[in-house]
Amino acid sequence: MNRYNFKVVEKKWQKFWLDNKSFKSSKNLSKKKFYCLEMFPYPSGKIHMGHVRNYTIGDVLSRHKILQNYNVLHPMGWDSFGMPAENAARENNLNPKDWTEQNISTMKRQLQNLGLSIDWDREISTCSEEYYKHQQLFFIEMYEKGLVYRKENYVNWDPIDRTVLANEQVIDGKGWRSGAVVQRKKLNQWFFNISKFSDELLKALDNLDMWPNKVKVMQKNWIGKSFGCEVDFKIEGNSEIKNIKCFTTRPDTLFGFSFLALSVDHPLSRYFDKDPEFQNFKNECAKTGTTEESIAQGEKIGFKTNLMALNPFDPKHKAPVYFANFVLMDYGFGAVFGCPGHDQRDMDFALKYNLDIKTVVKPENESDEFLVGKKAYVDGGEIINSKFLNGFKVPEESILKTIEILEEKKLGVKKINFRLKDWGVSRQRYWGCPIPIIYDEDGNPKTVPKSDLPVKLPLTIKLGSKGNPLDKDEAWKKVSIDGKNYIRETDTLDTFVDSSWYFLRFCSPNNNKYGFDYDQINYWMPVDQYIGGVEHAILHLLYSRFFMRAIGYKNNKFDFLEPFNGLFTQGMVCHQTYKDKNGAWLSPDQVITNDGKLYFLKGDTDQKVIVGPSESMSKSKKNTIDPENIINQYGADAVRIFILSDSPPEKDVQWSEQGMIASYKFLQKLWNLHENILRKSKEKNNNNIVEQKLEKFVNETIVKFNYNLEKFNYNVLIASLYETYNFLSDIIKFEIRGEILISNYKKVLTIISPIIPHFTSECFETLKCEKNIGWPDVDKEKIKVDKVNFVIQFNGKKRGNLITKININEKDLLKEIMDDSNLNKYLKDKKIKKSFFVKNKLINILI
RNA sequence: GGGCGAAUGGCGGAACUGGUAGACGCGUUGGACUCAAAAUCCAAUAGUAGUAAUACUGUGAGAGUUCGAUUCUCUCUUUGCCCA
Repeated sequence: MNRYNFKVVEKKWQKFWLDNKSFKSSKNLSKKKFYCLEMFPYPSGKIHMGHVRNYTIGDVLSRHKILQNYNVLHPMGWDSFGMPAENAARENNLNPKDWTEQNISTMKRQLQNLGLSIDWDREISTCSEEYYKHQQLFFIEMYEKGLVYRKENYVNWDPIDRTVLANEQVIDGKGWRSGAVVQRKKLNQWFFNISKFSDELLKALDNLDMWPNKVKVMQKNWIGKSFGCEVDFKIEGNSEIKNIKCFTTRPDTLFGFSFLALSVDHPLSRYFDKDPEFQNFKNECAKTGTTEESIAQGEKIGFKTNLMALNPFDPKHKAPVYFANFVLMDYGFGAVFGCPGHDQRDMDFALKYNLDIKTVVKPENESDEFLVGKKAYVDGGEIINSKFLNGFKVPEESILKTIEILEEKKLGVKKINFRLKDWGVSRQRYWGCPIPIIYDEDGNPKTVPKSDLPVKLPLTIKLGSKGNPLDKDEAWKKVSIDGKNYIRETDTLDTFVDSSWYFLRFCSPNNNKYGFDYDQINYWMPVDQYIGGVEHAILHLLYSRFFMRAIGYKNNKFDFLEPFNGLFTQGMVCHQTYKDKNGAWLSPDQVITNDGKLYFLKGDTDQKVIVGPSESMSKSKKNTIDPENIINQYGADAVRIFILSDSPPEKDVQWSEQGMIASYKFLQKLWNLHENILRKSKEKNNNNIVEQKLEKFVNETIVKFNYNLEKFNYNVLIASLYETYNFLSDIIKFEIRGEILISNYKKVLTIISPIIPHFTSECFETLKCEKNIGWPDVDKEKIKVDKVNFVIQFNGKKRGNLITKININEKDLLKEIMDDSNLNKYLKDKKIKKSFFVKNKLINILI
C-alpha cells in the first residue's frame, strides 16, 4: 500500500491548475453566472488563519458552483494602499511600493499553496496606477455631480500617526492602530456626500434577503434614522442672541426642561470666546474625543452662560443655557434641551450642576404623584405635569401629538435626523490614492483635467520624519496647466474608497479607459456571494453600497443597485493564550504539555505556563499559528478539512493541533480506501442487497451535501465526509460489482472535491476517467425503501422500534405491535385510549 | 441602558417544517499487533442503578401550550456581539 504523498500531489495539481488556467471564467455571457467573492486581503506580509478560513469557505462554494456548470467568477486582489506599508517603510528605510509588492508575491504564493480556484488573470492591486487612475476619475465624476465637497471640520487627530482618523477608527478615545489618545483638530477635508443617500441606504436593506439579519440591524443603527422635531427657544439676557434652535426626539418632555446645552462649536460660542474661562472649558472639551462612545463614557461637563432660555410652551418657565461637552455640532443643530427626569445623560448633568429635575412621564401603574429619583425614567407610560400634554400615551402618541401642537402654534417643525455623517475621505498620508484636485494661487480648488490623469504618486520619496511626505515634495506639489500655476492637493484618499469598487474592477480588470465595462458588470454583478469578516459589517459594506449609488447617480446604465446580493460573515480563528510567570505573552511553540492540562515552558519544564482563555489569533497576544508551516507539515487539503470541521463557519473556531492531526490522518485513511476501491474495480460478483445499500447511501449523501452546502453548514459537510468514509470502508468488505462501485464512487469523489480538491483530482486520475462528471443528480428511485423503522411510543415514552413495510396504515401497525413480543407487554390488560400516528415515522399510543 | 444572538456529554458540535436527543470528530478507557514504543486496527464511551435485558433522570433555571418540546410562548440567569 502506498502512502499518500500530499507534497507531490498538491504541488502537481496546483501547477496543473495554474498552467491550464483551470479557473478562468468563460467569456460566454449567455451562460448562467455565479460571482463568488471573498474580501480581498491587505498585503501585510503573510497570510493568517483568518484568511485560510475565509478563502477556504469561498473556495468550497466556488468549486461547487463550477461543478454545477455555472460560469464562475472567483477573483483575488490586494487592498494594497494603507498605513502599515508607510510605517514599515519608515522603520526599515524602504520604499512602500517595494515592501508592498514583496508582500503580495509572498502572499500570492501562500494562497496558491492552499489550492484556491482563483482566476489569477484578474488579479488587481489597488496601489497600482492601473487601478487608482480610474478611482481618480470616479472622484472627479462625483465632484461634478455634487457628491464631493470640501469643508473645514473638527477631526480626530492621531498625534502619533499624524493623521486623521474616522470615528470608527477611534476606539475608547484612542487611535485604532497607534493607541494614542485622540485629539480634536480643525482641518480642511474632502467629504463624500453619503448622507444624501441615508434614507435610501436604509430602505434598501429590507430587500437584502441573503444578508445576515444582524448585519442589517447594525447598518440600520449606524444610519440611525430618528424622528423628532426642531424647536425654537426664546432667549433672555442678551441683546444679540434672541433665540436658539434645538433638535429633539422627545418634544413630549418639554415641560421637564431644565437647561439648554450647546456644543462648544455652536455659532453662538463666538460671543464667549473672549472669556478666558470659556477658553479653558473649550480646551477641556478638546481632550474628549468626538466619538459618541467617548462622550457617553466621559464625564459630562458644562460652562454656564448668563443666558436664560424660555420654554416655548410656557414663557414663565425659564432655564439656564450651558455649553456642554456631550453635545456635538453635527447632531441636530448643536443644541439640545435637557430633561433630566427622562434622560440619563441629562440627569447626570443636572445632578452635577444642581439643576431642576422635573417628572413629566409616569409609568402606567403609577399615580400622578410619581417622582423620578436619581435615575432617569426612560420607559413608556403617560405624560403628567405638562398642562395640555397630560394624558398622552408615551411614546406611541405623545411625540406625534406634541409635534402637531408645536407646528400648529408655529413653535417647531417636524424633522427627521440621521446619525450617519458624510464620509471624510482625506488622509494626511503618502501611501494612498492622490486626490485629483489642484489649488490656484488664491487657494481655490478645482479638479485636475481628465486628460492629465492619473495624478501619479511620486515613487522616490523621503519618509524620514513624521507628517505627510507629499506635502514636503515641492517638485511634485507644483503643477502648471495652460500657463497657470497650481499646487496639488497633498492628502490622499481613505483606503476604504479603494475597496468600495474593487468588485466592479474584477469584472473587467484590463479596461484601460474606464474602471469597468458596463456590459461586463451588468452580467457579473451583483456579487452572488460575498464572504468576509463581520468586522466589516458596517463601514466597508455601507461605503460600497454608497459608492454604487454615487457612480450610478444621474446615470441609467446600471442593471443593479446593491453590490452584494448574498453576504456571509465568518467567525474568527481562536487559540489559547499563554503567559509566563512574569505575565509576558508566550507563543504556542514556546509551550509544551504532556496531558493537555499542565503547560510548561519548552526547554525549561520546571517553569509552569499560565493558560489563558482562547481568543482570536493576534500578533500582540502571540497566539497565532502560521498557516504556511501548517500547510508544509500537513498539506492544504488537511488544513481545509480542519478549518471547516470544528465549528459552523459563522461562529468562532478554536484552533486545535489534535484536530489538525486528525484531519491529516483521515486523508491517509481515505487514500487507503481509494486503493482498496481500485482493487475491487474489476470484480464481477454481485450482491443486490449490498449494491442497493450503496446506491441508497450515495444518493442520500448527495441530498445531504446539497442541503448543507446551500446552508453553509460546512462543519456538517465534513461530518458527512467522515460518515461517507465509514460507510464505504465497511461496504467494500462485501461482494459488489466493480462498475457499480466505481460509478457511485465517482459521484462521491465529485461531491467531496470542493473540500479536498488536490486529493480528489489525484483519485480521479488514478481512476483513469474523465474528471468532471458534473455535480451528480439525486436518483430518487435509489433512495426509495420498502421497509421503515417505526418508533413506538406509549404515553409519550419511546418503548421500542419496529421495522415494517413502508406506508403501513395505523390499523395494520397496531396489529403488528400486538404480535410483537417486546411491545405487546405494554398493552397487556390495557385499553388503548387514543393513538397518534405519523406516517412512516412514529406512533404514540396512550393507554 | 437599548438591539440582536447564544446556552446540548470531558471538549468542538449534530438533530429537516414540534416526532428515536447526543450524528461526526477530539479526548478518555479497554483490547489486538509489537521485545517495547509510535503508528495502525477493533470495541466501549450522557448520568444513575443493575452481571444483563432494562428502568429512571437528562438539551442554562422555572412555568405554559401539546399525545409529544433542544425546537413554540412567557419569566429569570449567565454569556457573546453591536450600539450607547
